[in-house]
Amino acid sequence: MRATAVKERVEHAAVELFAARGVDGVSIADIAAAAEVSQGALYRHYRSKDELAARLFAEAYFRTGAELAAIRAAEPRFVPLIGAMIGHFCALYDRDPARFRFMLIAQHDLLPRVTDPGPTPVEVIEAAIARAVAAGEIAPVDATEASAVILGIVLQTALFHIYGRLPGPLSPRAPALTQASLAAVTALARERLADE
Amino acid sequence: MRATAVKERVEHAAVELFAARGVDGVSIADIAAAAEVSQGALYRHYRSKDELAARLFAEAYFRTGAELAAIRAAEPRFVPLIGAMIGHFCALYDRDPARFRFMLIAQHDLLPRVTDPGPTPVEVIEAAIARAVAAGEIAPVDATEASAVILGIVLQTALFHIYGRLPGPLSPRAPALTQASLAAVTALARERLADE
Amino acid sequence: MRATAVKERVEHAAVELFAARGVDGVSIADIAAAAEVSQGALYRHYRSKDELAARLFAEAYFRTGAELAAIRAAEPRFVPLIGAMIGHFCALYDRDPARFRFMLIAQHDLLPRVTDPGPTPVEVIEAAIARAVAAGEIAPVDATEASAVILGIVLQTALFHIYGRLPGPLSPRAPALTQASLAAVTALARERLADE
Amino acid sequence: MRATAVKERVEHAAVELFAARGVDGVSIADIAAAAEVSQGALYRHYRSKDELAARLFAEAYFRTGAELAAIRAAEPRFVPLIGAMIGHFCALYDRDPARFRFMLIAQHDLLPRVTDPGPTPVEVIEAAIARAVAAGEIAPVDATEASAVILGIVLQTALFHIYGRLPGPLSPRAPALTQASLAAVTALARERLADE
DNA sequence: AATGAATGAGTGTTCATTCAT
DNA sequence: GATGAATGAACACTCATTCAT
Repeated sequence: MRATAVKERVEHAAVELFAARGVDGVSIADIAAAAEVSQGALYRHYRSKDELAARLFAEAYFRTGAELAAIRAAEPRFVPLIGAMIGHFCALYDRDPARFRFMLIAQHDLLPRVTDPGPTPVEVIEAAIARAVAAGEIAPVDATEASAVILGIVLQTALFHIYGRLPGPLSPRAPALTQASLAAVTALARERLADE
Repeated sequence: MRATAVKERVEHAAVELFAARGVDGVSIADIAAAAEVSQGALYRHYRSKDELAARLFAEAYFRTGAELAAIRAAEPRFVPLIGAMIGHFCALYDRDPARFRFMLIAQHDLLPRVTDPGPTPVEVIEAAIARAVAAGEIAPVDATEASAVILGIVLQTALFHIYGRLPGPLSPRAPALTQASLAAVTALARERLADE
Repeated sequence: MRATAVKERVEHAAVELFAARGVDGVSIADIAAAAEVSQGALYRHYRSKDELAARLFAEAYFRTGAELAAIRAAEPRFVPLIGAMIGHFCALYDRDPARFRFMLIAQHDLLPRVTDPGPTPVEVIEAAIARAVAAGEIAPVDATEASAVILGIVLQTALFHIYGRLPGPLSPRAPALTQASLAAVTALARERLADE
Repeated sequence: MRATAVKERVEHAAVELFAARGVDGVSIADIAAAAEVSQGALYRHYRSKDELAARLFAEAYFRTGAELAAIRAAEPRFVPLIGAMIGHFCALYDRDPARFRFMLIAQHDLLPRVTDPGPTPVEVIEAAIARAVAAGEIAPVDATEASAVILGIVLQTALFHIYGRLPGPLSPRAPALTQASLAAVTALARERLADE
């Protein structure tokens, strides 16, 4: 079996299983069986189970960061940029819910252990907000605070989907989530002015 | 050693450890050592590690649900109610960040396995929104969608604190989070009207 | 609670449980619960679980030996003696099947660990046969061989009852078992002569 | 180490240890050490200690049943059939006393938990007696009663050997045990007639 | 004398990792 | 390079025994 075939099968199986049962709930034997690969073959591609999980997480996480960075490079205006980013999150979720769920539940364990080959989704959003403030496009807000608010709106909605509280695909909800995010950021700015 | 002393010590140690390393990342030996109690003594109070984790989670989660329900019972108007709830979340976080983090990271595993002795935080918020809509206090929104948005704003901000992205206590941020939440919900309603 | 009451309750409960699940299948907690006695109280009467089991076994075993010895003392003639002994076994079984089963299944573990305060059932039967041979009452047989045959006939029949293969009480079967035993011993003697 | 080597070593060690100390008296660590195999390797071949014990018991027990069935198929006449069966038991005992003792002491625990892939020794003997009665070869007896008597004579003699009460190999005693068994069965029949 | 909570050694079992084939 | 059996260090859990009250 070709090496790429092994890696592909393993990664697909591992993401599905990790998303469904958590990293600790899945054994190497489970992954090997689901990928129809021997346990030993796994260790030719990954030094350990930890490395497998960390690499899958980092790949998904930083790929998302890179995609958001590309969107940002293509769209200088803040409002359509946020819309495009949120639309991208929703499309990601609809296309591969397992990968999305894996990112959401694995971040607590894996985020601190991953080295940085590029901007994270959080950093891209934060930078976009900071630039919009600097450019006078939006009223002054703390970029970190604002990115927490936007991410929270999008990710908690995704979690509600995962838990079956919200039906249907996520993409049709993207415009509403965008409006909510923009309004929330504006409110943060208003509150900040009131404080001063 | 008195029984209450054992339970107290174990619960405190377990919440700290679970919050720091996840339920699966903590062994019974770890908990017993941190609580300065023998491993066997644990089993006089909890039938299994799973039951320990589930009981701690359920206690924290449904206590929070009950507290939010009490707040709702005391405050009929929607805007101050949301403010009080968000203020409560922030105070909880500031008072016991480990317990808060434990709830956030353990919910994926434990929420499906816990039986319901009362309303969950999600249900209380959802019901409050539904009533505000029914009473004409706020423009019509999907209560589930709106509760996802509010919870997302609050919980992601808490996560940013946990990961060190935001400094200081959370409580001073409560007014801003409240304004952001109300604005976001209003935007959801506006978007809904536009759709029709 | 009086000491004798504790001992009585514990011994009764222990024999029942040991008979049903084996010595290793029963915990001190099980016995204490069934006897409605605290675990600690048990240790005032028995130094260990092993000692409890060994003492219960020895008591039942040597009491049976003593009863058989009494029967033997009262009945000098061999044929009615064997009949009385087998009748006694059957009556014991019918009166207290748990005690009988306990003796049968515990002997493998406990017999080697018990010191001798009197004749065992095996020894009494063996001695009765030896005397009958010496007195010319029956043809010469090896007393050990013959006692194995008699005990086997009686005890395997009891085991078949325990396993549900034979119905009803054992006592009505005593005459048949007696005839079978006598015939078997006679056959042993005949075979022995043929060998010489 | 080859898989067959592991299974062979484990089974041999386990039977020896179970025979000597009972299933509950032997730990997985004991077996692994005696077999010079790691504890984990055991679990590739047996799902649990229980399954190991049950499989070893079932194998020995039903193999004996099958061997007795083969003897019965080869010998239609009752008297030589019983002789051959008892000879077979004695030969089994002499060849592998540990396996024999294991069967005797483990049956109380394991017999009820084993599914039936063939006739048990008890069933074969019982059927042989029933056929002999039906064919008029022997006087009418209850086949179950009679099989208890025959088995008791043989197995109790084996137990006396195990406990050191009878010396030497068992096989030379087979003719005497056969005569005793036949005489005992005949006596049962006689007693039965007398009852009617 | 009695209680029952605490102890801690020991149990069966799992599983990431290694390695002979 | 691939395999899958073997390893051995955990792990959750049990239970005979002790001991403060």
